[in-house]
Amino acid sequence: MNTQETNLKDILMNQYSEIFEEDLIDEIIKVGYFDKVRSGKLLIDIGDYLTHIPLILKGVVKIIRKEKEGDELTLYYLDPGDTCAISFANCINRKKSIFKGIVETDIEAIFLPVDIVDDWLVKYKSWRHFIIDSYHFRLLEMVESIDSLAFMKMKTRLWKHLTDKVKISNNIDLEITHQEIAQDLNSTRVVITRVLKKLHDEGKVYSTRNKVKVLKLLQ
Amino acid sequence: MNTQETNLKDILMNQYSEIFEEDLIDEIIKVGYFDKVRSGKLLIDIGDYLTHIPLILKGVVKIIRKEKEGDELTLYYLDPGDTCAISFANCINRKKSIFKGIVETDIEAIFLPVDIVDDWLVKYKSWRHFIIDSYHFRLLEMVESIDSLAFMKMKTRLWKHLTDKVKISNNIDLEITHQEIAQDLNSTRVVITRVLKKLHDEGKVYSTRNKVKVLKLLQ
DNA sequence: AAGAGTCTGTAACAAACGTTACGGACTCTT
DNA sequence: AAGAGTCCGTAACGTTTGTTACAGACTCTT
Repeated sequence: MNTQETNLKDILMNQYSEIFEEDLIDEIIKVGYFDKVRSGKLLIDIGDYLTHIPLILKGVVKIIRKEKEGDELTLYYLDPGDTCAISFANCINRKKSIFKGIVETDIEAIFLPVDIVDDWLVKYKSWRHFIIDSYHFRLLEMVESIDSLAFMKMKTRLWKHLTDKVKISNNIDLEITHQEIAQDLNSTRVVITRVLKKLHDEGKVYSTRNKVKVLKLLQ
Repeated sequence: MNTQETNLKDILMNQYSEIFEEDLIDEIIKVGYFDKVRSGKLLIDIGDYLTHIPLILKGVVKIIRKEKEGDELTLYYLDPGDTCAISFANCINRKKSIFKGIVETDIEAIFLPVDIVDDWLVKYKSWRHFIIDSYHFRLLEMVESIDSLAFMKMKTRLWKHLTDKVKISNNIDLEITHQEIAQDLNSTRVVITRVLKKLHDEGKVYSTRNKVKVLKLLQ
C-alpha cells in the first residue's frame, strides 16, 4: 500500500467508517480508482453505457433529464457520500443511462468497476443497504420533482430550486444567470426574470447581473 | 403441505419459475400468506407503515402521489409479477409510505413479512436481482411521469394515459368517466372533456357516458 | 473610449390550462 | 313517468406560462 493509497484510506475512513466495514473500505481502495473531474464536464450522457460507479468524495454532480435539444430538466444533485445507484441496475443489466450527469462543482470520486459491486451485495451487508438506500434517496428526489411539476406554480418551483442550490453550495450567493435557471426548470429566461421580480418584491431574493442572493432562508 | 399450498405452488411456479429458484418459491409459500383484495380498496395510504410486501399474482394496483385533498396524480400501475419494491427500503428502515396504492382491478397476492425479505437478499441471488430490478422499473416509470409533466401538453399526456390503461386492462373499451381521468392527471373534468374532443376529432378515441373507446392503437 | 457580446428589465401578445356556469342527456329509484 | 343524481358538452372568462421584441446596462477586449 503506497502513500496515495494510505491517504485515500484516511479520506474514506473519515467519510464512510460509519457506514462501511473496514474490509469493504480496503476492497474499495483495491479495486477502485481515484479521479478528479472539473466543473462543467459531462460525466455521463443519456444513452451512455456505464462501466464504473462513482463514489463521490468531494464536489457536486447535477443530474438532468433531457427530452430533446432545449428541453431539459434538472432533477437533483449528488453530494459527497452519494452514489449514482440508479446506474446500478443499469450496470448489472448493461443498460444505457437515462440521465445526464454534469459536474456542478469540481469533484473527487472513486470509480468502482461494475462487475465487482454486484458481488459485494452478497459479501457486505453495509454495501447492500447502501445501494438500497441510495436507490431510495434518488427515488425520493424524483418524487420531489414530480410534486414540483404537478402541484406547484413557477414561483414556488423557482424558490425551491434556489434554496436547494443554497443548501448544496453552502452559500446564499449564487453565481447564476436567469438563463441558466430557466434551463434547470425547463422554462424561459423572460419567465424567470418575471418571477424573480416577484420574489424580490417579497424580499426573498436580491438579484444582480450573474448573481442571485437568497435571503429569508432562516424560517 | 396441504392442497391450497400445492395450488399456490403451481401458480408461483407457473409465474416465477423463470425468475426464482425453487427453494425460494418454497420459502415464499412457507412465510407468505395469500390474500385477495377487491377493486377500489385502499391497499396502502401515504404515511402508513409497511409490514408486508405484496407479490402480485393477479389484478392491478394503481399507485398515486397525493399532495393534499384534491391534488392527486396517478404515477403507475403494478401488474402481476410486479412488487412494490419502493416499499422495500421503507420496510428496512421502518419509514412511512410516500405513495397511495388503490386496487384497480381485483387482485390476488402473496404478502411477505418485511423482516424476512431482507435475509433473502443474502440467500438468493434471484431475489436480489428481483428487488433491484423492481426498484429500477419503478424508477423508470417515475421518469416517464416526469417527462409527461415537464415536456408534454395535456393532449399528449391524456393520450399516453389512455393507451397505458388499455395495455394494462387488455381492453380498448375503458370504463371510466371524464372526472376520473381528470383525477388521474391532476386536471379538471372540463379540461379533459375538451381535450377528449380533440382526440375524437383526430379519430383516436370514441367517448360515451362512462366509457372511452381507444382507437388507432395499431400504429 | 469604442465596439462586441452578454445579461437583464419590461411590454405586448399568444397559447395552454383552469374556473364558473348552465343546459341537456342518461340512469336509477320509487 | 316523475324526480334525483350523475355525467357530458359547451361557452365565456381568468390565470399562468411561453414568445417576441427591444432597449439599456454591464463586461471584456483592443
